Amino acid sequence: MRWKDVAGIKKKLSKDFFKRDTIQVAKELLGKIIEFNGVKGMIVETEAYGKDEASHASKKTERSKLMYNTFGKIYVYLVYGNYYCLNFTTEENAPGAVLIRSLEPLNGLDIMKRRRKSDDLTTGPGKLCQALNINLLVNGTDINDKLKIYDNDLKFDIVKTTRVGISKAKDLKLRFYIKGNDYISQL
DNA sequence: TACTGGATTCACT
DNA sequence: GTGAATCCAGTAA
Repeated sequence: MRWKDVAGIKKKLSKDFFKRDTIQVAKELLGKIIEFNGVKGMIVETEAYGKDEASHASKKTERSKLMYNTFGKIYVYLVYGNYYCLNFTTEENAPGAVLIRSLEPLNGLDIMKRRRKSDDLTTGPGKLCQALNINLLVNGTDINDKLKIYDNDLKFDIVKTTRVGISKAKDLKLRFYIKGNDYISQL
């Protein structure tokens, strides 16, 4: 399969996909395709957040309650006053979410370049939200409502898993990566 | 009501 | 490698 074919996949990911264990969801989201207003990218880096000190879910607040009450919903928040981060809530009976850290751009590259004012489009959580024009307007909405996620039958090997310490918090987060360009050239 | 600091990015050295 | 930008959620009072 060529990467152009991947961009054309129309099989939507079911909400139940997010009902499961956060780490499992974070792993399996790799290779899935996000579309927002016609702009598309393949997920190549994710980060799993459960109920721990490094996560918003460490305390149930107005902002983080989405992580407690829901799965398969979009959780967007502002960091450092400048950038949004895109997450999907997970697990039916426990708080959790998966942060999307990096995408491989597939469609709408010109639009992304214009929004980013750069050729570095989606290689960070803040960057990809800027490229896709994701903001608080989609916070709390169901997946496949405004923002769509497409499934595929492709199997990806996780090329790297890192445990990441978050500043003051002692807890470590799990990040998962697949190779973007290398994989796309092999499809 | 006021203060603190952050799941980031970018410019500059 | 370092520091600034920027603003809102969370917390303390």
